[in-house]
Amino acid sequence: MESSISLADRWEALLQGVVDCVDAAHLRARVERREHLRIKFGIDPSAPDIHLGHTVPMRLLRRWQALGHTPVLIIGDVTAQIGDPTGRSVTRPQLASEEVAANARTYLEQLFTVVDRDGAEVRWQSEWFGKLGLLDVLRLAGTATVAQLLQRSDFGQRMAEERPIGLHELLYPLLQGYDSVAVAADVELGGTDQLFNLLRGREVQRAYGMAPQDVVTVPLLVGIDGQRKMSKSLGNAVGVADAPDEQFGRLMSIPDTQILPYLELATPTPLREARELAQKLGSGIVHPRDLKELMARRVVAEFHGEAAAEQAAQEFLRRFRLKELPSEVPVVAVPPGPLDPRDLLVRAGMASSRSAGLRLLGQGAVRLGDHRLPAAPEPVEFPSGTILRVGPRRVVRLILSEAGRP
RNA sequence: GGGCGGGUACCGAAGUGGUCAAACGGGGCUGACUGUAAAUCAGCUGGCGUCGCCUACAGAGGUUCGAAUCCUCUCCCGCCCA
Repeated sequence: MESSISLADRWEALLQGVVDCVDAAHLRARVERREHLRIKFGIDPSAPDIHLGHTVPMRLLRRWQALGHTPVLIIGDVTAQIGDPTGRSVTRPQLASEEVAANARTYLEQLFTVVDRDGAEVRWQSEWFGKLGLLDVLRLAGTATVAQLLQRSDFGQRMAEERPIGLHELLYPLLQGYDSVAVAADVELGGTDQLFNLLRGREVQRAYGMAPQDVVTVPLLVGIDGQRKMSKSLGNAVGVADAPDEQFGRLMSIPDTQILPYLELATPTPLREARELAQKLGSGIVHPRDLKELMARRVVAEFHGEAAAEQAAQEFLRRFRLKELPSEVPVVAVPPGPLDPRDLLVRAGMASSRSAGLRLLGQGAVRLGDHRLPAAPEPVEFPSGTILRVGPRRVVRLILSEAGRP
């Protein structure tokens, strides 16, 4: 397939957006020989959902797949229980295996939103790790020295700060490397932060008498805070399974400096178009807000379809630019009769306590119907169906009902 | 086994007898502004019957008019030496 594409184009397509490639000359030679390559991509189901950051290497994998190579998806059901120490200053909590299994199921579904299911090979680490005995593990451990493993900057830093390093964490790169042996990987993809682990895979393969894989890294997507690497636990992630409105809103909140990186890394936008848009943005022909919206639409469209993306965009426009009511307002039942606004806020789920409610009132955050409630709490009465708003985002429709009585 | 350093609010981290519901930073929330749920600026960020009371600084006791701060024991964590 794709035989009409020239070798040079082929090579360019394979390496578009790639940061590092080891050994590039070796890999190129293989591509030119039209070899079918097994492209390994591993993912640890350590959280329930995949986020946009994961999709960056997945998208590259998709392109390789389109050129006839075989994606080998590794579900890190074993290493997820250890926790990848990459970029971590503290040991990660180890997860229970049931938790990991549950996560793995959703992961696979979500992986296939980007990677084509047909022709992809899915492998679970437990297939091979389940069979290893202690002696096998020790043999694997013997393929590296402590000094080599401590080379990693994360570990060096932790040592310097006298912070703990778990023995199992030290083993992590070796386990990941062993995956490459188990699936006979020709190439492994990962984010730039994975370079150490990926390179270690080469050494592990060598130790097991196998030709070392080539390694390809892609840029990391910065989180929506524009600062740190995207991560669910940092709360700066956009989940691929998040609702369209949620995705759109989160994407619209990224700093302007991240618009182009998101467009290039997190959407299927072709490189040429991305370059054009970058130029238009630079010269002021395109407004940053509009470009951000385009980016957000494309992301949402990929996971939920065009219609959902359009709707999410409309919804966003309506709520935050025109400051109108959202199309669907959740309903809360409250008892009829005069009500202390603090209790009202608590019942409506807008405040966690009366004190918190009082603070909101003091901040002028509470609007009932079209009145802003005063800072001093006075009992309020209102007809059924009245809208209660707190701040710019939270809205609820109040329905009077005896059922609302506690 | 020995030595040292620790366990403070959602997180990080100050505070070593009263003025501590606890500095500061992050996060979150709110207000202003805005193309934006961005940036910036400002405020808020334990609970309740709110000029007061209650709960809280690993746990349990104790000293004191008064303790996050001092003493005793316990639990947990880190580093170093063996």
